[in-house]
Amino acid sequence: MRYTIKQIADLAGVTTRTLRYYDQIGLLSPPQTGGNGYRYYDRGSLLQLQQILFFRELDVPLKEIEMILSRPDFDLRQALEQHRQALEVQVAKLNTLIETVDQTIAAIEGEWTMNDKDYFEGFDEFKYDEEARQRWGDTDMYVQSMRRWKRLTEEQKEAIKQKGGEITLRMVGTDPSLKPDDPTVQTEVGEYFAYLNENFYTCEPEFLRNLGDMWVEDPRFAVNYECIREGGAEFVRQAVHVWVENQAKSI
Amino acid sequence: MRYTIKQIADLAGVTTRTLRYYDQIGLLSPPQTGGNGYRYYDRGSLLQLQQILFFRELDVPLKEIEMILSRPDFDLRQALEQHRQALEVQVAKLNTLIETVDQTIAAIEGEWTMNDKDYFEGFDEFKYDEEARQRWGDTDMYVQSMRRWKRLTEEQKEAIKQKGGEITLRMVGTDPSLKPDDPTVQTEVGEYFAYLNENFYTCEPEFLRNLGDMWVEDPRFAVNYECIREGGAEFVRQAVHVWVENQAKSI
DNA sequence: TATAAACCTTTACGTTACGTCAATGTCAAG
DNA sequence: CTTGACATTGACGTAACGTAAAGGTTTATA
Repeated sequence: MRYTIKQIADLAGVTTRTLRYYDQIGLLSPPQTGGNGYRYYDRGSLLQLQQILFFRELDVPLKEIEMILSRPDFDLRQALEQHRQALEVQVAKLNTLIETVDQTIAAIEGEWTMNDKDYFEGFDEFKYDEEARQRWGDTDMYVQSMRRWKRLTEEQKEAIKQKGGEITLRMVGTDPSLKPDDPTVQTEVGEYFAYLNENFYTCEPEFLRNLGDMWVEDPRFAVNYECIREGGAEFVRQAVHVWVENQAKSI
Repeated sequence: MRYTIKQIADLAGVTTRTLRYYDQIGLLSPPQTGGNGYRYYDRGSLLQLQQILFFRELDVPLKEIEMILSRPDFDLRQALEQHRQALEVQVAKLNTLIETVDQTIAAIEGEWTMNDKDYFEGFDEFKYDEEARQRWGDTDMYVQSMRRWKRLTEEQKEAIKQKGGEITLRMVGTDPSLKPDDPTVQTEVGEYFAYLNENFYTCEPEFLRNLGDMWVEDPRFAVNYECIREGGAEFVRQAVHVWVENQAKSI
């Protein structure tokens, strides 16, 4: 039985372009071609193609598929396990990313309390119903942070916000001659880290660096520090970087 | 302070090519250029660039980053949560892939027992130590399957293999006039599914379809069925597909 | 001050796995 | 014989740069 390119394509669920491309790169050439230049495939081609598509489904690049299938001593199971590991690495990376995003979201909320005083005004009426959870997301850290915040009285909230502002003020400093690695500044960074952990969420020192970067990168945070002193955001970032470095060393 | 392209690149940890590219696509243009054509950046450029890199780190495509940063009403938190969801979808996809790979690996082992009688010969001396686990992978399904298999006596193993062979034989059939959707054949497919679940691993009917496809796609499995009858592999695949369809309908 | 090292510029091709025309040739059916 | 479905090759486009190539500019040093 002889199949045209379209028949094979339809049987396998790919386009004819794909088949021509596979022919072009030598991954799957038709066993015979007519004098008219037509590609004629057979059932063996279909099996080969399905084999190719099986690996393609697993995100194996075509070059590797060619390597795999051209080697007669090819070990399918080993290849699969290798690929499985690659997939796990990807998952790990993505999970790290998700965590970063979560922490960033939480950090945004935390920081905004210092700037946007009205931010939590409607919070007391806030119900943890389905719609709300959908709207606010249900990341553990964030929910935890919000629950804790909600239990506080207005005075407590005000006190915390003020405390954050004070530390920030001392951290950025009023003396322009201070360098980011000055012990005075470094102490305040540590204070601020403790403040975050006490009042909002527990996080690793490493995360403080991301936070510091974000304060500089996002103008809405940067303005907090720029108000205190010109170049304040960049100053905080450098101070935070130094602090995180020292934390890492001291472990 | 005026920065050259290299200075900015080094400060941000990117190449100059990246900066020229960002200039080219209009994502980040230098605030001024000298008469010599040199690009001169400033500290604001650095902040913008870091903002861009922040999103790039999260795998947001540059076009979206441009959209995001150009809109003044841009909601960072909402964007992050949206992106978080996209990441979760990716993770889910990858996990499905991993599961498929695991099941495929397990299926290969299961099938090979019928063909390669010596495959499990060295298995009794097999120790579940660190090296072994690394070599064989530690997928739940596979380990579980192996543990169960290991507990069996030689006679039991032989009996199971033989039983698999018998069902397969009946499934492929000796009467060439039978169609894949013949009730006789369908009953045998059901038997084989039960056989798999009893003796190797529990799996969904849907997975049987993948399995059937693989038997055809991989010559080393296909040969099992081709030995019984020419076109046997394709026959089994069609029979399995019909069976899975019917299972899906009957739910 | 001459010269070399380092840095800058634009131009342009290569990467993956095809999608999408465009222009044209071939086959089967009515 | 026409029409429509299908075939061919060729070529450009995609995302985000890497990597030369060919040449101009700045800076440091001898």
